[in-house]
Amino acid sequence: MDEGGPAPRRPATMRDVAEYASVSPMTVSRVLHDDPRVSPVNRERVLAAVKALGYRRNEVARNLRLGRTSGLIGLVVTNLANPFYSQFALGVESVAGENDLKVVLANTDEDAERERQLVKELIARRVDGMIVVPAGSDHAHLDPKAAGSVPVVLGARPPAGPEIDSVLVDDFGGAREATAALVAAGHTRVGFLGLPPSVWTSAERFRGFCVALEEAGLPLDERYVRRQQRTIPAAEEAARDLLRLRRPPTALFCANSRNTLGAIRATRQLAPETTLAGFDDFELADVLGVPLIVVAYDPRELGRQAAGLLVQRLSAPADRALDLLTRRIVVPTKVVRYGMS
Amino acid sequence: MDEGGPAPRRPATMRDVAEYASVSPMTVSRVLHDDPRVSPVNRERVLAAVKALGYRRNEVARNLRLGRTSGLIGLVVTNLANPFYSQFALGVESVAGENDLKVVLANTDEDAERERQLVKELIARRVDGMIVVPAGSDHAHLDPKAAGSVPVVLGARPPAGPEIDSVLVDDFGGAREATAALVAAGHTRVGFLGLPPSVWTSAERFRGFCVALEEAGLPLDERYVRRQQRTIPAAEEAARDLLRLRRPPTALFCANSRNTLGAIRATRQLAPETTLAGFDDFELADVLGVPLIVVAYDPRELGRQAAGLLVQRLSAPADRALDLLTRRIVVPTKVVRYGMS
DNA sequence: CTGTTAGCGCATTCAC
DNA sequence: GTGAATGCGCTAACAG
Repeated sequence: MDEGGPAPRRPATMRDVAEYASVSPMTVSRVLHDDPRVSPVNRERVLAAVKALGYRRNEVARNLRLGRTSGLIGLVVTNLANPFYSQFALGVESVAGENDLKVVLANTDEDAERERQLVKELIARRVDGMIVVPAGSDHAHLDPKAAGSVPVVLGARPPAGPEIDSVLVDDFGGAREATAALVAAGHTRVGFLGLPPSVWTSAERFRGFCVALEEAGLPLDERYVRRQQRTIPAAEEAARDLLRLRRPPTALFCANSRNTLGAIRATRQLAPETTLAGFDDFELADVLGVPLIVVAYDPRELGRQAAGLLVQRLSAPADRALDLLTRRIVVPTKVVRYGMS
Repeated sequence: MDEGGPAPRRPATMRDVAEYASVSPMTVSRVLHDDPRVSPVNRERVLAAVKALGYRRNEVARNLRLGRTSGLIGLVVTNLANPFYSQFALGVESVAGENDLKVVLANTDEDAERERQLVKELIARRVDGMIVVPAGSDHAHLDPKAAGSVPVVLGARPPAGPEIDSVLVDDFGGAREATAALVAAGHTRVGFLGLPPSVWTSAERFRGFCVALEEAGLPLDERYVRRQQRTIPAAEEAARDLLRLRRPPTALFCANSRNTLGAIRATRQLAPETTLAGFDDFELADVLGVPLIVVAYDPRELGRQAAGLLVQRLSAPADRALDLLTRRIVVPTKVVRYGMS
């Protein structure tokens, strides 16, 4: 293959190539730019030197000289282990790639302080922009207008305070529609399992749940509401609690997939006839053999849209990029029914 | 918060800060380094200027000057939508973070040509090292000894040719053990569903499958072998084929999760009494109510180990880093039984 | 304690 | 066609 270049310990520079080819660095630079004003002879020599030395242009230095930024965008997510975020990341990466941008990945583990730190580092590295799924509720450090001036797009959760572009799921609408489907099926005692109210998405879904009940003229029974489960075991336990009530709910709405999975485990044992509805679709939902209503959406599309917004801002005239109107895109949801043949 | 700095359109430079504070750039640099040899007065002035201008040190220029590399490592995976790779990425990210490295993410979509392109770009960006899940079988472009000289660690698939560090799963052992469990349960007609033989992991798993049969004195019936399914529907179709044979297999070994999921769908309809075993654990395996043997392992640990190897090489003396012995780490697997109470 | 000089690798002037 | 000079933003190594 490569005919055994001297395996340079310190990557070859343009000067190295120039010396090897007995030309000036400038000529090398021109060849690398396909500048036509280079004699064929020299072009050949340079190309040969490049190959011999295994030279690769240093994009970092190049960008510094050009005053361009890094060609990098930061992607800060809360939990890459969650399929939602990995699909989201995939969407971001694909659109970024199409626009000749690379993605620097960072995981906050839902730690707001870590997020601040990571954002600072990314800015110092001169990322051209950032896509952030914010962990906390204070978004001041994400304000593009503040010091740093880096375009930011928020994913899945809306900005609190500063005007920042965002791409959201129709949490409210999806929850409302799924709950309405439960009610339409005749259920009057519907339980709710969700994350703590401090998590915006879950709060919105709870709001959708409440509105759907209200629209059906059903009361909201707080004994049927559990909003503290962050893990599958916790969700299972909470679901058990509800099912053990003297008048248990006949249906459960679960505000995220972890709660849905916990509820599935609980109902399977305690009350298999309970109808389940949940936010987030998941693999195997159709095979479970349990009647299940699911609020589905495309997390990858969410990522694509977020990257799209960012790219738009990046391609705006540099001095006006931050003056564009703040935009908010809401990705639709779709209610899917499984196992109710 | 930030008291309305002038929102600089072009990020402030050290010189801007120096002028604002009426000192030399050098003094600014020192303050930013916590160099004690700066008068408290000047330190205050600089700090004030930094805040007023929203200055952030340009790490790119800094690294260029220091001759350091980027502090970035490249992570090239084949399919981030696959939970395996997202967990893998998470493991890489966590260890990288602990070592003050950031991760540049790239997805090849199993396209070897795209991989070559991405690897080139990453090298041009002067990543300090790369972790790659190779898509093709030609790994010449990944050889650290070739031009480029960037340390590389391969994940999940071993190097073909060049000597490259790698972190692998015990594909052979896991498949052999799971198959043996099937045989021990009395099955004599065991089918195999897998990816094409060109995929190394799947080939290894097939090898484990074959050896287990051989060790049990069972013949390998090629009519029970299907090795072309890359998607869940294709796997389901292949499983149906096997189950429709006049003497169908009584158990199936599935070489990856997509084949397992397809097989579950097929058996559920056609032959619920079929015993299933599969490589890769997955969520809800316990809830399916189907007897299931699973080969489990920790993809996050795989990522951690890969990053660990890379970090080791990066911290070796620069001129000797490439001379270390090539290492290969094999992460163990564990056979788990579900629904066979 | 502080400033000046020089240069990391590259590319845009502007000369020849 | 080609090359020399200059500077991107930053910081070691020297002066002062």
